[in-house]
Order: sequence, then C-alpha cells, then structure tokens
Amino acid sequence: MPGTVEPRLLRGLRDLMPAEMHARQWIIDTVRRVYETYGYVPLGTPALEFLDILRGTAGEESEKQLFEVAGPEETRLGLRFDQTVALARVVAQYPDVPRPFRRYQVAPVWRCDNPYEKRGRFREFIQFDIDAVGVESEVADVEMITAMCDVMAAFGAAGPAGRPLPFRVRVSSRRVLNLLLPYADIAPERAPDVFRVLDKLDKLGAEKVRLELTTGYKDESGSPVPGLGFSGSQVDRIERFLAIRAPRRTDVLAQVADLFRDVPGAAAELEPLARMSAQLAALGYGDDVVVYDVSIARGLAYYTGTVFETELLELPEFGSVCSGGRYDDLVLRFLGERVPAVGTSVGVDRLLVALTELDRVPPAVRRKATAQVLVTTFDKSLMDEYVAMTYELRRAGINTELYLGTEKRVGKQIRYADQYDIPVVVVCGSDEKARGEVQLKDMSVGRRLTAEVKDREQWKAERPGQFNVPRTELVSAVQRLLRVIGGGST
RNA sequence: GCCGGUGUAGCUCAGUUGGAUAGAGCGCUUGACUGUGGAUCAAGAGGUCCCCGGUUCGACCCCGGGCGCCGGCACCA
Repeated sequence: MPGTVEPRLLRGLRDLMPAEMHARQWIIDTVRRVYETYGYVPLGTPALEFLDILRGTAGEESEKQLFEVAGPEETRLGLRFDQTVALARVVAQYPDVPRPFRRYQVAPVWRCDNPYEKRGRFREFIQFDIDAVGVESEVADVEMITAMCDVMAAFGAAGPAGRPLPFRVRVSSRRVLNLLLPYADIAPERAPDVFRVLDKLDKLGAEKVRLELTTGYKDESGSPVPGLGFSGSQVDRIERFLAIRAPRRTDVLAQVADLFRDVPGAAAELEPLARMSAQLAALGYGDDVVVYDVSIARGLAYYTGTVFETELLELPEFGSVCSGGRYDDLVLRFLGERVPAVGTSVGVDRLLVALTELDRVPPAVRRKATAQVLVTTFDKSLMDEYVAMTYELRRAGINTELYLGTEKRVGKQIRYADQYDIPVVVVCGSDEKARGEVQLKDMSVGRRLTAEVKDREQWKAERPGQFNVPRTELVSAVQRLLRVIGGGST
C-alpha cells in the first residue's frame, strides 16, 4: 500500500516479545537478589549524556561506537555506552553522597558496532553493574569477584536440577601489566597498543600475536594488520611474560615475581594480588573458579588496577558474560580529585543468549502471559457478572485477565487463552448462571490430549479438563486448581 | 572497514536457459461446528519478485551501481 511507512528496526536493535521479556526479567531478578545480598543500592541515570561527558574516557574504540544524538539548541548528546561514566559524573556532581558509594544499576546501553546476535552482541543491550566508589581496599576487588561467582552459581541453581553452571573468572591487573613496560623496555605511551594485542592471545594464538608485535600480517580476509614494530628482544620478553600460566593462583604470582625480580617495585605490586588470592581461598573461591591470567587486559582504557572477566566453560568461544575492573582515575576528570573505584558488569542480554544456547532457562520463565486465569465473556448480558468474578480473583491475588476482545464465540476466546498460554479459563453462560455455577477449564489437559484425539466429535464429547464449581467457591476452586497444575505464577 | 553468500507472500523457500494472469508448505481469515482449543475438509485474503539505471519487441531473470540481510575477519566496554 503506498503511503504507509515500512515497519523496521535499525540493525542490532530488537523488539523483545513477552516471552523474551520474561526471560530477561528473570535474569535481572536473579542478579539483583545476589547484588542486594552484598548491600548495593540502586541508582538511575539518564540514557542521554552530554557528548563531552561521554568522550575521552574509554579510548578511541569506544568513541567510534558512540551513538550521537542531536539535542535541542545545538546541544551535542550521546547515548551512554556504559554505566560507569555516568556513575563517575554522579559522584562528582553530588559531593555530599556518603562514600563509599556502593550502587547497582541495570539499564540499556548503546554501542554502534557490528552486531552478532548468536554471540549475544547487540547495539542496544542491558548491563547490570555494581560499583564501589571511594574504596581503596582490595577487599572491594575480592567482593566484585565473589559477586560474579555468586551470580553464576545462582544461575546454576536456577537451571536444571543437579547441573551446576561451570564458569571461570579470570583475573589480572593493569599494575602488573605495567611492570612489563620497564621489563621489555616499552615506552609508556605504547602501553594501550601492547595490552590490546596481549588480550588477543587466546583468540589469535602466539604466532599472530608475535607478528602483530613486530611486522604485522594480512588476515584471512586480506586486510592488513599493522605491526607494532617491536624488536626481537622486546618481543622475546613479552612472550616470556605471556608464557606465564598455571592452574594455581599462587604459582602464577610466583612466576610473575620471578620474571620481574629485577624490576623496581615489582614485589609491592604483587602483594595485593597475593592477599586477594588468600582471601578468596579462605572464602571458598578456589583455583577452579578464580584463576590469575596475565593475558587479560580488557580493552577499556580507563582501568587502572585489577581487571577480570567471566567465561562459561561450556561455551568457550562465546566470550565474557560478566567483566569489570578497578578504575581509580575516572572521577578525576570531573572532580580533579582522585577517587578510587572498582566495579563489574553482567551483560544481561548476552548472558540470556548464552543460557538459552545451553538450554538452562527454565521453560516456565519464558512464559507468554502473566495472567493465570482468563474470564471469558460468553454472554454479553452477563458482563457485570464477568467483571465481578474478575475482580474477585484479582483481589485474591490471582493474576486475571477479562476477555476484552470483540469475539463473541467462546471457542475463539478459549483459543485466545491457548495462544497466550493462560493456564485456566473461566466459562459462565446462562446455563451455569441459572444453576449458580461457573465452569473451570484446565487448559493443560486439552493440550496433552490433542495428540491422541483424532475425531472432532470425540474431542467435543470429552471436553477435556473441565468441571463446574459453585459460583460462591470460584476463588478457592481456582486457587486449588492453580496449586495442582503449578499455576504459571512466579 | 575487508572477504564470501544472499534478497520472490507474515515465515521458510521453489521457479522462469529472457515470454502472457508468479507458486508451494506453514501461518492468517472464514465456514463445515451460531456453547468450547486440537485434527480434518473447503473457501479466502495476502506480492512495487530489494531499489535505481541500462540492454531488449519484452526483465523477477542479463549488465552496472546502490541498499539490506546472513556468515567469516577486524574491532569489542
């Protein structure tokens, strides 16, 4: 039809239909329960920020991914790409907020990069952050790591019984990475380039990392990857660093200490990591769930200390579902005062994709309805009665929908309940009304029988899962039925 | 940004070596059944064949350009 607007979405943006939204809310609820056990408090900030607030915090790459928005009166705005920058702004803007300020925030963020939905990468997605601002102690870093572990454990417990969710948090430190610079005689301004390449070790392998550090190479698509032009002895030292790897955290630290034994101040930088490891161990977070891995650098430019990311062992190629680190200088931009902070972020939508892929989202979570009961409107002259029944059920705490469509035939209304997976249907026509009864229909019975019943007459004769109860017992009978069938409420 | 693939009904896709009114399955609507979901049967609605230009008597098909989508790479908070 000419003149109509084609309904469409920008690449990487999605509509989430009710079942998908229920699943997302399940993720959020589960994470929030864990975060609140740690005592974090909620914060909300706008999706839009001034461009100069967003810019210059997270490095060149992030700026390329910024969604710019035209504001009124020539103001230049952007959609937030994370929640941490806004948190730093809030801390600077409200100096009377008592510190430590430990907040959680769950909200969409926007990044204009290439979406890849199979790996849970979108241009608009929900992140669920916790951050502790004004905290120097590495106990806060430990808290971040254990919170990540506890979140993963919660999803293991919520999934299919007896199947814990295997995961691993990999931890490193920018301060330890920085020791590599004097050790390998690398100028400080080259550090971001070097760290970016180190981070690729897992994905590219040692050979390509070596090439990228020296002469560069052409990748599979023929695009040139520029080399960083380091000398052979520099690359040798970088590779010796990258070779550090051990299942036990204490062994990793020992190897780092040995490698950097001649670097001034190295021992002092390693002490906090040693204390963290001991604490983690004392709390029951062993070498199997938290590993030290010096190749973790993370791209985000604002990290200054500990960095960590979480991977699901059953989806090794998927990437991190939860990551973060310490950023002691982010507030400095706004306040001129150094405020130490550490935080971590669950990629809610990414985690949902992963758990779906692993078939670990309980089916009941992905429901299409919130209603437990549909009251049909069979006979319009009885409408007052239908409304009354609906509110009786609602006031008893039962999620109830009154059929408000135009369809008169009760069969179509039942079909509507079927399409939305509403588990119980109330039918009351003039016959029932005259007898002082209502009819309850357990939808699951018909669904179960549908495979067996071949003949329509038989189907009609059986009227599966239906029974009548006195009108006065409507609420108690529905409650009983919902208990028996498990109700669809959460 | 690079490489490859692809674009036909709401969805999944067939098709025409360039020829007249463009097809299937699923889904949707209606009815058989005006008081009951499924199945069955019947009927119906639904298309600028991605866009622009070119070649041709004639283009959904061939050619050129563009755009979208999918996959891979790069990048990734």
